Amino acid sequence: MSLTIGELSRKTEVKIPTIRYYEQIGLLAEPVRTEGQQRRYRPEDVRRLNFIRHARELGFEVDAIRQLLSLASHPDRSCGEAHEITKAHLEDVNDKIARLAALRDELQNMVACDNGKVAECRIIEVLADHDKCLHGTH
Amino acid sequence: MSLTIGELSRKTEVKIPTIRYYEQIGLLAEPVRTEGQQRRYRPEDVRRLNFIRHARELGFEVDAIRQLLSLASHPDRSCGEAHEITKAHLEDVNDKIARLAALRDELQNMVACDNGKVAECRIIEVLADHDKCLHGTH
DNA sequence: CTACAACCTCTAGCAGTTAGAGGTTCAACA
DNA sequence: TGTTGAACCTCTAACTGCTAGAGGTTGTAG
Repeated sequence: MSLTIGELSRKTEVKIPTIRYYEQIGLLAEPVRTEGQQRRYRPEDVRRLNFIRHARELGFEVDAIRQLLSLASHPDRSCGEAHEITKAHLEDVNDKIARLAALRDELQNMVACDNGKVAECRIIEVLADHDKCLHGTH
Repeated sequence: MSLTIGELSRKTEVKIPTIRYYEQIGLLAEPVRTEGQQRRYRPEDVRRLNFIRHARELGFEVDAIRQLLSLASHPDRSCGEAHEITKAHLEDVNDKIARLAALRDELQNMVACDNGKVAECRIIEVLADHDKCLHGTH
């Protein structure tokens, strides 16, 4: 009961070239092949690829995922390392949120321009002159 | 009173290779050159590059900036287009914030794991199985 | 007039994919 | 069993937005 790359792609919603790319960079193990060199995947490859896709969606970098994967395949090791990776990532995310919130305020402020001429347009003004920003932090 | 590329770089905090890159992709006009082919910039190039840098910091894509720049140089046109670009961008940012907030909750949930063995580790579990997520939205 | 920092071009690399071109294989149906 | 055609294969190159080096030239201060 093996899957073609197309079936794997449909099950995981990861595009085919991406699956081959993951294999190439060693995130996915090389699958068995048919006589004609076509890839055949086992059900557990679906799980592994889901793991990868999910981690990517959560913003983990490929390197972090590699570490997490190797941890996941050694269930008797301490998870302190995964903990560290995740904590670092959480800080990152909080940071990103703060910066985006500032940006949102900025853009809202800019959008307040009500379609006059460019000469009086807040958007152009703000972009041309940093000092017109609400926040000085970027 | 012209500036070298290094001086322009220092004034705008845009790295030298990036300035040359912007010239190459047509965001910055080709400056005049000395006999020996070195670039010499005018004060207005500082303004233009500041505009670009600022827009980039606000997360605008190069294509959007190109449009904004052409608008900025026609002060008697309506700014409706700039308005549209900015609004689309704002929606994007709001979207990202929402997804990151969900991600933050997820990670916080994961970090609650207190360093047992991998076999019982929430982090590995959550990544391996999407259904364990707090949110079903990603 | 010489030393040397700063410039030049060109190429290649990064992450993380994605999109072709040009050719082969698998499986269903007649 | 033969034939179609969708799906597969590899390889290369593009994408975004830079950044880094190699190897060579120019400008300017002392």
